[in-house]
Amino acid sequence: MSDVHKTLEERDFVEAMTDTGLPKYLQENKVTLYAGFDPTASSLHVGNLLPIMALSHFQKAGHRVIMLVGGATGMVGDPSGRSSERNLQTTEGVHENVAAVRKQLERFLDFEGDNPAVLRDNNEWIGKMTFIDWLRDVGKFFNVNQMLAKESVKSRLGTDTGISYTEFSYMTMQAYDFRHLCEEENCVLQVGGSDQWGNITAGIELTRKVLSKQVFGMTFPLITTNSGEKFGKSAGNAIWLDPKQTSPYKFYQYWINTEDADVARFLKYFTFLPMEEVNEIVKDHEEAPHRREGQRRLAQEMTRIVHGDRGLKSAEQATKVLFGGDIAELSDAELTEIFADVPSTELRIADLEAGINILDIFADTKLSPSKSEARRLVKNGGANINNQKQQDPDLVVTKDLLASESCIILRSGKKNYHLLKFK
RNA sequence: GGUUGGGUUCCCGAGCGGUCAAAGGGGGCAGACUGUAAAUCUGCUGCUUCGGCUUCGAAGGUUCGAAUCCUUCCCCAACCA
Repeated sequence: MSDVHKTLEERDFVEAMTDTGLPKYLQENKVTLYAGFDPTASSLHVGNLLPIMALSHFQKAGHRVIMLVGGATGMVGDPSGRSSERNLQTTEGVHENVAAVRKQLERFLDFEGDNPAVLRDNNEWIGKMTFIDWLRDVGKFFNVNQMLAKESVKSRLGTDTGISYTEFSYMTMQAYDFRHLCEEENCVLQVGGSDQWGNITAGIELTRKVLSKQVFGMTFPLITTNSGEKFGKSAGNAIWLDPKQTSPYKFYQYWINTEDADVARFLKYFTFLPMEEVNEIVKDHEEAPHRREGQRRLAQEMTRIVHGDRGLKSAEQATKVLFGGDIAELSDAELTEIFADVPSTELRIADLEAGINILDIFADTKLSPSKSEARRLVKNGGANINNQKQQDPDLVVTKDLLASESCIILRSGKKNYHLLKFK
C-alpha cells in the first residue's frame, strides 16, 4: 500500500480532512472510498477532473474506489456553491445524462484487474424509497437547526430567491448515500470538492448515528486560475470532456493557453507525471517561459488522458496548421479533417461562380455580427481568406479563391476560423 | 402617502432645443509588439441596399427641429411620515 495521502499532499490535492488520523488510517488499511458526480449535463467537464484524478491516485495506491453517479441526487439539485435555485431537470434529461456520465467515468479508472473500481448510481437505492420511508428512516436523523447552519443553506437564506424545500433536502440524500455505501460496500471515506464539505460531514454524522461507524471525509481545493478567470471556461463556455461538445483540438488549446503561474499547479493536479518530472518541467519552464514547454506538456498529457493518443494527434495536427499558417497545399480531405471542429457553412457552387461580396460572407457566417462590423473588420485588416489578409471591402469572392477543390477558409482576427464548403 | 434627485447606446456616466448615433471611462473587437501570454501602443465599437434608417424608461404633445421643453404613466434612489 503506497502512501496515497503523501501523493495527494505533495500534489496539493488536500484542502481539508475531517479527521487528522486519516493519513495514518489510509496507510495502514485498504479502504473503500467514493466520490459523487451529479448528472447535471450530458458530459463531465474539466472541473470534474480533479476528483477523478484523486480517485485514480487512490486506486493506484491500492484502495478500492467507487464512482457514484447521482441519478437520484441529480433529480433534485445540489445548492452547494450556488447563489440561486437551480431549474429542475426533466426525468428523461437526467436519465440521458446518467448514461452519458457513466460512460465517461469508465474511461478514467481501471475497472478490471484485481482492484477494480466500482460504478454505482444512487437511484438504485434512493429511487425505490417512498416519501414516508424517507421521512422516517432518514429525515428523523437530521436536525433542521444544524441543516440551516450549513453554508449551502445559510448563504441562501438571506437572499431574495431563498432556497426551496427540494434543494434544502439535497444534503440528506447525499448523506444517505454515504451511509448506504458504508453499509453495503464498507465505504469509509468520501472525497469531493471543497463545496462538498457540508454534504460530506452530513453523511459522516448520519453514518455515525445510524451505523455507529466512524467514516471520513476529504475535500479538494476549488480550482481557480491565477488571474481570477473561472477555471474550466473558455470565453464563457465550459470545456467538456465529450469530444462532440469540446473537440480534442479545443480541449488541447484550452490547456495550451494556461497562464504561466498556473502551469505547475495544473501539472500536479491533472497529470500523472511523477513529481521529479513535474519539478523539472516547471524549472525549465521558468527559465524559458516563452517556449511554453510547460503548457505543451500539460496539454499533451491532458489530451491524452481524456481523448487518447488519436485525439492528441489530431489536436496537434490542427494546432500546427491553424497556427502555422500555410494552408495552400492542402486537399479537401485534409482541410475538412483539420477544420473539423471549426464552424462551417455549405454554400452552392453556383453562388460562388456568380461571386459573393466579402462582407456578406463574413456577416452570413457570423464571423461578424453584422455587415457594418464586417466592414470594420476588413478595414482594420482583421479579415483573412485562406490566411491571406483582405482589406478591400468591395472584394468579390469567386472560384479563384478556393483553397482546395471545394473549400475556402475564412478567418477573423487571430484565431476565429470558419470553413466554407461549396457544393 | 409627501418632497427631492434620477432613468442615456453592452456597463458606468456626460449631454439639457439644432453643429448628437450622442463626450469620457470600462468592457468588447481588430491591428502592432510578443510566447497562441501579460503589459503596452493604435484603430474601431447602433443598423444600412451607404440614399438613409432606428436609438436616449413608456405613451402623447409643443416646435421648422427634441436625448434635451410640456403632460400623463411606469420604475429607481435619498429624505420626510
